[in-house]
Amino acid sequence: MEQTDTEKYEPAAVEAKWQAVWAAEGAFTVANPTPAAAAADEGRSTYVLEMLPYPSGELHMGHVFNYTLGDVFTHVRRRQGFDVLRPMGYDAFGLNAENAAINEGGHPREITARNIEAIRRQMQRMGWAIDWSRELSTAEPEYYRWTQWLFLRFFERDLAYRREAPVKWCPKDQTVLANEQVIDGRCERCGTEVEARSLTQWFFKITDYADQLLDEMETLESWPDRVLTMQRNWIGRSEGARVTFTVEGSGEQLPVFTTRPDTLFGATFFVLAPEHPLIGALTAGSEHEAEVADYVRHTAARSAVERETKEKDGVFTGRHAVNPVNGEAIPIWVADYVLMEYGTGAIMAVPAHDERDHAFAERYGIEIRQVVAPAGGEGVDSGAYVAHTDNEVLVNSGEFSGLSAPDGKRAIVDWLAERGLGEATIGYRLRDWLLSRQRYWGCPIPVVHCDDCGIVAVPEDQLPVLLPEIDDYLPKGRSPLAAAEDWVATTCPACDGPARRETDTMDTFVDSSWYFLRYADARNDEAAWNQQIVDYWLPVKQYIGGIEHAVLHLLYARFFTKALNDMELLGFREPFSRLFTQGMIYRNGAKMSKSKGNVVSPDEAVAKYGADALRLYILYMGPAEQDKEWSDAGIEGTARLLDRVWRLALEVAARGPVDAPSDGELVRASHRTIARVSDDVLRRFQFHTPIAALFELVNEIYRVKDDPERAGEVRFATETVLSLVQPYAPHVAEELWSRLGHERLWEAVWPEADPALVATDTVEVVVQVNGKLRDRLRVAAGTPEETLVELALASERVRAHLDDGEPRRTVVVPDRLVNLVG
RNA sequence: GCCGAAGUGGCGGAACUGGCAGACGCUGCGGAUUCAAAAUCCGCUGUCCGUGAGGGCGUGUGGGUUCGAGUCCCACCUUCGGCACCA
Repeated sequence: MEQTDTEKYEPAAVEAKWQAVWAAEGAFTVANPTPAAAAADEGRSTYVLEMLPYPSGELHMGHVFNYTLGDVFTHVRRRQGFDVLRPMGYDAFGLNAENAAINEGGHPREITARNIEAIRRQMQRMGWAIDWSRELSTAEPEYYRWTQWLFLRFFERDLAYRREAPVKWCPKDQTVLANEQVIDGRCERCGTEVEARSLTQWFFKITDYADQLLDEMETLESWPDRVLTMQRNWIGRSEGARVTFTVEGSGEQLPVFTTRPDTLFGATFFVLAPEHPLIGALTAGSEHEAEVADYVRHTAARSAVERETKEKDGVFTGRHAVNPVNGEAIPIWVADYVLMEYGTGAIMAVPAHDERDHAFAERYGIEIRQVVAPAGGEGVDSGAYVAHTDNEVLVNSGEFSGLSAPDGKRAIVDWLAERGLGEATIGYRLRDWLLSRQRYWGCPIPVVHCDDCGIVAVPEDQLPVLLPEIDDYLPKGRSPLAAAEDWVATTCPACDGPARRETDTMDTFVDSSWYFLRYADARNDEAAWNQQIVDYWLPVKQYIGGIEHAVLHLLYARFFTKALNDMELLGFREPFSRLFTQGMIYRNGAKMSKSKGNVVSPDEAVAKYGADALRLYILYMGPAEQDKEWSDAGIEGTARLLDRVWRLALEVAARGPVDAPSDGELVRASHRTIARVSDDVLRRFQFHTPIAALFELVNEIYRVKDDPERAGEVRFATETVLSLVQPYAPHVAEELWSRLGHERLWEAVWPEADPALVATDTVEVVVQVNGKLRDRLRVAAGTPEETLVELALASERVRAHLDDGEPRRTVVVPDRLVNLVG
């Protein structure tokens, strides 16, 4: 290269210049279709979405990764001619802002607004191709008005309801949590061990959709298996039977759920959960009453973790339950290894075939009776625990003895069903979604409580129910809204009598369960959305976000979409056709966090290397779905690449225009790179290998760029580099594109590889002897097999390894390899 | 315990359909340029033996299938993630 002073690459200036151009033009804004276009829907629309950020503090590298990934995909799709909807917003309600307000003073609204402003500035500084005209914040009345409207749609169909139930309570955050927000017995947000409480709370009836949430997974185009597995585990469907036992003496019915009705003859005791409502009545006035009550009290005081880890214990109630299949009366115990929330809160205990029941029976000396045995195997070993195997028959089971376990299951259930004593049924692990929270910074639940009319929905024309101004956000175990007496006291919309507003707010996951719908019609102030428009854009064609939402947001959003489809508000049943879950960014082996002091701020990296180099590096680090380790040295590699491209393009520009030749080594290398980049991004959804391909092409250009005979090829290859790097590094690509005399690369058609030029005319064929590499041949592509074998046999090196004479066998893969087997 | 994913140089990783293991980047080493340095450019960089040409070994471990295995099969080890008194 000439040693003249070439203009230095200054990322900050280049990036500011093009960001201003794109902002002024609204370059990435897409219009909604006219009704006619929406009806025709010609498939030119596509929706690329990343999970919206929670505006606590600033963006971190995880965000940079997530949104850059979506950005590359967006650019490529746009340049392929698609109308790409790529919006952005903020999940603005929630405890972070509220806790910050408590700790630092100020209003959560102001803190949130400040954070949103900082994040928006960072996003614009990264140069992401976002349609800013659809920006939304879930904490704005223009948005939460419709969250409330949707809540009322669920309420009027009994999909939102209030009841008293055992719930998980976080003593630190002073609020209840959904089951999905409890991880290993701890609060998902703050890590505090949760407590059990019995409270009246609002729930969404997500359990009504358990089967659909499972079955309709089939209709998804592409979701990671692990996410589907996690959802399947979470829903926890298991087939079994409901069997009715009766209390001896009183005849009261005690239904149980079991997945092993074939073991019914082996039930030797019966267990109630300590929370079971019948316990009081069963023991009242008996000598066991005090002991049982004492046990129940102790259980209530135990933490969930303690309850799970201690040895199994329980107390006898003094009463017996009658087994419907054999009329046998078995003792009823109370034990905390039985959970009130699952099944019926009562179990038939079969110690020979259930490990937990076995442990319990051993401890209390209860009979252990084997009722299934391996077919044709050993006899009956009284007292042992017999694990389930594939090929079993019933024993000691009256008329059912001798049947295989599956047949026995069916026969016993049929026998029970005929007599009204039981039926086949299905159990789920999934519980209803607890949506109410005893905190300030959330969406108010739009109902009032009236002494005469009960719970009454706030009429639509009175929405939104605005969050009142209060002075004290401190959580007190009840909603801080309750202190706003002027706001709480209202009139009943039904009878005009005095009424009180609901003071709980909604879980922020309610806000994020429909934001992707609102983006499609974000400025509609007459409805949550126009269905025709939403149906035009959705379902989301490519959704990108973290795996941590596998059973939270991703399950809730699916539930909302199905329920809204049943309400005929949407024309589809799954919100996200394709899902990609990206890995997390680590540094020094740990997740970046302020407390560990290992945070690299995107702002620092941008200031030092520019947004383009950061965008390239964050995607070059490794496979997008894997966790990755940040390296300061690594980003210098991509910064260097851009610097090389910069100097190359300026040099090419200085030489003036030259026509591209129709063929040549660099032309072919360019076409191969086009093919690789397109295939990786579009078919494989792989973003790091295209960058390696670009490195290779740039290296190749550098090797020959000073050859005057190759000027045309060099120019073509350089322009190809700019075109292909544009989705990754849009600013510098755009600048150099204009220096080369072109315009508007962000709108240029995505290049297509010419298959004729992708193929090479000469190939290297590997020669192996007994599978070991011994020589390489450079031959014309398509050289016939016999010729290849002849050439291979002519090789000195090959002959040296073919001990003597001819190979016994030859294997030829045309254009690739010859293997001579001696 | 159950379910799932992953183990490749000093490091991040590539190898898509069973066919050249280690592309590309980082690090390190050497050279050019420079008064000198930075930057830049060129080269080398799995490991062992060998002055060299060359050869042996090598994708968590052990076996298997195959002309040929990082890739397929069986068993095991390790790490990570999810679920877990769910009857």
